[in-house]
Amino acid sequence: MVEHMARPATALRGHILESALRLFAANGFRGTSLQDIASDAGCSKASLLYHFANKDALLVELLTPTAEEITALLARLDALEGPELVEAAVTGYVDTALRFRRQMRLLFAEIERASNKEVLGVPDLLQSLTGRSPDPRARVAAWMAIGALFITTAGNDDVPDEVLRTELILGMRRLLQHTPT
Amino acid sequence: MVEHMARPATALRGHILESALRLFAANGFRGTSLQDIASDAGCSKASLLYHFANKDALLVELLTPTAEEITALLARLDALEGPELVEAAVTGYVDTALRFRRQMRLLFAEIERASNKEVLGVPDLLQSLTGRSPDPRARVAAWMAIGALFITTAGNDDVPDEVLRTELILGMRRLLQHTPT
DNA sequence: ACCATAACTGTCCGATCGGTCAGCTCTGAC
DNA sequence: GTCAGAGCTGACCGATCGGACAGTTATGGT
Repeated sequence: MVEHMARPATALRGHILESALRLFAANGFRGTSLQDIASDAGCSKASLLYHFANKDALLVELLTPTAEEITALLARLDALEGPELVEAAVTGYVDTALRFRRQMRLLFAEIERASNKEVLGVPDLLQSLTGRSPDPRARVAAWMAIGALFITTAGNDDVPDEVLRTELILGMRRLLQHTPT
Repeated sequence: MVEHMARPATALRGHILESALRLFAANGFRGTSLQDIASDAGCSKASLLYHFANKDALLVELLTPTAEEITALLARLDALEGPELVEAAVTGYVDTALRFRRQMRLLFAEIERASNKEVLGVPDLLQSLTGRSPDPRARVAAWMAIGALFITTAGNDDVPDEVLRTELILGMRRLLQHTPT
């Protein structure tokens, strides 16, 4: 009697996920067909649809770990406030983004689809970066910080992660430091 | 004998362009079908293809003015150097982005297609924002500034342009000011 | 030896895509 | 009046999309 396994234990399944992530990140979700992924993974389209119910399920499985990490980050930030909140939000989000660079690129390209809102807790993230300030100028700065992080992690594959991390944190701090009115 | 007219003088043509820009900005180029545009503009798909050779021609005509303005900006920046170059690049690019907000949103969503490079002179723009510095950290900061500008202008429809402009320029300055090693 | 099931595939399907084309209507020049 | 051409359309086309399904092969438990 085998243990219950929610997922088939095939190497192919992992290859499909890897191919899908690379192609989605390179050409976008809409710009990648199931046939493209299957060919890249070296199997038939039917085989792909044996392992994954449909194209959306593939996307969901690729993004779930990232979403969970961001959810955990938001939960951690919930207990903080003031400058510590902003600092923790900056470092936490930078680290997460660097750990899931290709997923970031994919998310970033598909933001439009969900009308720019409600994607992976972006509203909560905005609040953290502003230190929960209602000032519209602080919100604009927080938006800038998010955009800076997204674009920078999506490209710049040549820059080492450590340099990127240092510069991103520095930049976002500079972006979010308030000049008193 | 009528004067030579390169473009048919129809109100419908303008409506199609307007519908296309709005739908492209909202759902992306790939995510918008010719039928969608035609329905929105209140005509048939065949009529749309009477005014525009194909879907790409529609995109080109929508982006040409923006591209021309950026080209002109880059030409202006070519004569400058040092802090004046960076300052002029910041204000110039912010103003252009604010003047073509929906086009920015469209461009921003389609960046992936051209593999993040060669889009509307982004390389030259990067050089301007770094003050033509080869320092990789300066390049990262410039990338952050571009991302901040793109995302902020693409969303934030509720924030007045003046507030957005002020905050964008301030933020980009803060991002690009070098802290000596 | 037998068989249930996991793993996989070839083939087909309806929908939708961008684009073509013959033909319709209307209007202004002569 | 008539006629050329601008403006516009319905019908159609091949390609490609995501997905369904029956069927084949391999494998491990009994």
